[in-house]
Amino acid sequence: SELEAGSEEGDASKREMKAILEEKELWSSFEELTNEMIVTKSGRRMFPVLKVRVSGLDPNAMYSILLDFVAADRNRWKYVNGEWIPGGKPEPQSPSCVYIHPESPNFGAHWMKATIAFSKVKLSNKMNGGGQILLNSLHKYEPRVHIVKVGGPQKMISSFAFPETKFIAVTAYQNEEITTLKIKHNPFAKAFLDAKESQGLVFSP
Amino acid sequence: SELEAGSEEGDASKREMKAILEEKELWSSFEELTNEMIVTKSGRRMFPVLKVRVSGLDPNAMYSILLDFVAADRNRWKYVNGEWIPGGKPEPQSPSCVYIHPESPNFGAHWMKATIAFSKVKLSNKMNGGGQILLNSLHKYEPRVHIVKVGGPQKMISSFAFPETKFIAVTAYQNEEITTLKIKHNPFAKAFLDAKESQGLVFSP
DNA sequence: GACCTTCTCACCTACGTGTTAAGC
DNA sequence: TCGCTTAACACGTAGGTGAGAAGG
Repeated sequence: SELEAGSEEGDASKREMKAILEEKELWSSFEELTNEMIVTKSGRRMFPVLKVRVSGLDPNAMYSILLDFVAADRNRWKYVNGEWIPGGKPEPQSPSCVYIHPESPNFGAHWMKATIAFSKVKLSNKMNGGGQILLNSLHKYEPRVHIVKVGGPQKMISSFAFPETKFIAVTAYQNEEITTLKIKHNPFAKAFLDAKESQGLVFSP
Repeated sequence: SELEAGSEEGDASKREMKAILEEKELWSSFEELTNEMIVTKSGRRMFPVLKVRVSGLDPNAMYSILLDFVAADRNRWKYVNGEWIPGGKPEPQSPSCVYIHPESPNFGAHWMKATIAFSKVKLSNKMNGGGQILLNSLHKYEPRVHIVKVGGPQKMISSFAFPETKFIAVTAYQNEEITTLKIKHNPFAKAFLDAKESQGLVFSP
């Protein structure tokens, strides 16, 4: 039965590896088009979902995992004739608020045992008290993850940025290829996938 | 503006106090009838939901909050002619598995800042690996909450039982007054409330 | 047969999507 | 006008109810 348990773990590991590769390809296909994320007053989830794996933590120490969004530049962007162009006048950028992963705080062992998904973070263009992250519409951002040791005297922080997950915050999609790609992969947009498929507008590579 | 903030906190506190009293009355009305909780293979949520408030913790220390179910006696119960009667032969009872509140572990400050609800615990009559709690159908249980200090050397545990939340685990409701009360207060049973109301079978006191 | 359990079902809650038209 | 934002909407996902028939 130990052997069985071992092979089950192996399968789980293979499945996770495959899922990670698929996620990476998904982000890449959005990055190629210049990714966009909707922001709304009440907050909109990200798609794709940002997922990270961590290792090297002390299994018995306590950590919180944080997410914020770094302004990639000081420009306001504009979608003109099918491409994004930076606006003329740079504007001052304040750092975004920080989103605390809802499983925080937790043991190093917990964070290391599975992929950590930020599926519930909500992006907003208005500040309204909830757990939403305030972003400036039509500005470009790069997600960044922080690992903070808590509960003890040491306040060590490690930070990691993910360039392939950069996006421009928008109140409505500008590039319709982005819209199509979102509809194709986000299960919550299935209604629109069905509509497009019946018109023959979605193909697989 | 400090005054405004103060009065907002006061309103929030009043709302919470009212909610707590309503919860207590809800549990009491089920207790009077002898409460029943459905158990299924895949696990069934409790209704009403067990909610507790805690105080006196060290705000900066780390705790996990646990829930288990103590066998109230060694009998198997039977619903005959509108009342629950204990079976003849006492049986050995093993303690139930423990449910870890999903916000665990967390700071004392976190646990004390709001009511803690066990809304997601699932009761089952089969063991199947998930986070469900295994109970024996037709046996009586009393919910019990544990506060465990974690992350440090001290392993202090405090335990609290809640006699008014005792119930008999069942695979189908026996007392139809229990069914009516569940339908009346559980939003997820709204379909059946509508049906009963259109027949004039549900009245308010 | 009597009792208990299991499964499928219709009907909800709750909320995540892009669309569309209206607003500014 | 034009560009951007908002709110209502239809249509999904995801999953929590007891009812009722079927199974053991």
